[in-house]
Amino acid sequence: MTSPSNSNSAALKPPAVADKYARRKVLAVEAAAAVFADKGFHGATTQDIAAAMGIQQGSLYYYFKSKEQALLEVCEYGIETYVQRMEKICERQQPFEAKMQLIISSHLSAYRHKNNAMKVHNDQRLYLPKEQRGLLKSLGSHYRRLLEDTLREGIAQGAVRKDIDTHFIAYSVIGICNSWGANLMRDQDLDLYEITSHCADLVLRGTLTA
Amino acid sequence: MTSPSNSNSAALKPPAVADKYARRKVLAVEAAAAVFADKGFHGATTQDIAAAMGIQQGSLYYYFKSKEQALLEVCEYGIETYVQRMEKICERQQPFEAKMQLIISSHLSAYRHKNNAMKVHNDQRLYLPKEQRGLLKSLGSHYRRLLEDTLREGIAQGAVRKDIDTHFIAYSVIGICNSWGANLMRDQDLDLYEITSHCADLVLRGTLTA
DNA sequence: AATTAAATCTATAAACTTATAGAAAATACT
DNA sequence: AGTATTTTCTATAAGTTTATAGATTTAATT
Repeated sequence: MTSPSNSNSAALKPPAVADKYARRKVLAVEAAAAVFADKGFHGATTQDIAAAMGIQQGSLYYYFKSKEQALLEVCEYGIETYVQRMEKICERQQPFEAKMQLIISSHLSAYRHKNNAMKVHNDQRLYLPKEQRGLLKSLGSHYRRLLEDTLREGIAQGAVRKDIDTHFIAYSVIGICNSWGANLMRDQDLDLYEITSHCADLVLRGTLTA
Repeated sequence: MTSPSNSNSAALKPPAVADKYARRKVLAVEAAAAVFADKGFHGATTQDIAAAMGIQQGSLYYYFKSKEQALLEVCEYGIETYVQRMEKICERQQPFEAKMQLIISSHLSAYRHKNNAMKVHNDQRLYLPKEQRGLLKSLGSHYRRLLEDTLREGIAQGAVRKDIDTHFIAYSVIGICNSWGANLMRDQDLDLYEITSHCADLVLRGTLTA
């Protein structure tokens, strides 16, 4: 009856046991991500999620204490690695243009690969009560700040126009990427590389003739 | 028991009667839009919608034959006027830059004003079965085609770079506007005019120094 | 004022959903 | 092999939700 998540002695347990649970838990989170991505939080049932991982509805509660908790974990899972990758990109010294390309590429390929959880984070996180969104919010803000810093760096380097609003541009870049990310997920035929370079080109050069 | 929507003789009825129903029906659609925008399609209950228009849950079925039908009507309502406005903008002969500004302004201010139904169209329409989305799809495609035409016009005028992909740019512009539109709805303090000009500037000129 | 039609109400059937408890099966440990 | 622990299963209570039927009220028409 006692689930490992309620026990604080994971370190004291034989590693095989803790590992098994951890591995299975990841599957649970991914199953939930797939179902939430497809049907939305309220449209999905715990039955759907359980079926997606091949267990009975009631057994799901061995991994999540509630459906809402499942949504929270999916969202956190969705945004975490995404932010980590951003940090890696930003800490390296690099010309602005290359950096922006990498940022966009990373964002879009995240959709292709970690797709479901990312999508759920973007589309469904607001269905969580505000009190539970603290971590998500701070990770999101962190991401945006890194992007703003990159833009300021670009201005300092003389690569970026001085009159842009970094906050605004950061939001916009995220917006474009999210909107193309959704397309990339819906239509697996779209070419990731092509979309990436188109996006970067728009953000960097706009549409007008020089 | 017979709802006016099941009758094809609206023209034969005294105008006062048909008008009353029509007026009330719009309120029903708007109530549904507000609730769907807030809670999502599956998260909303017919009880919520009825309460929003001040009637009992069961009475709602006088206006909609099902909850799904309500979603469909909200989505159609949300995108219709939006496309009409786009046509007006596009048919007038005008320099590219001004036109793009108008398009973005129209899109964003639609969010500010017809906000709920637009938002529901964007966020929730995929929960409708595909067979029911025919009209929505054709209106959406029409909108995108108008935008692509505008871009091609801009190329012909020499205002827009020849090497852009009009299809891609059209999608991107819509994506940026939708993403800012959601922000505009969430944060009423954001200045519509400011966002509009920032968006246009990004799309037209990008971020790099000239 | 009486009659007809429209709009809303009340009550409820039927189905579905979440979450829990306790039994059963599978796995690990001694 | 026998015991303890983890994982999954079954069954179900309690609550919610959609949609319908028929009664009731409100408004329009003759």
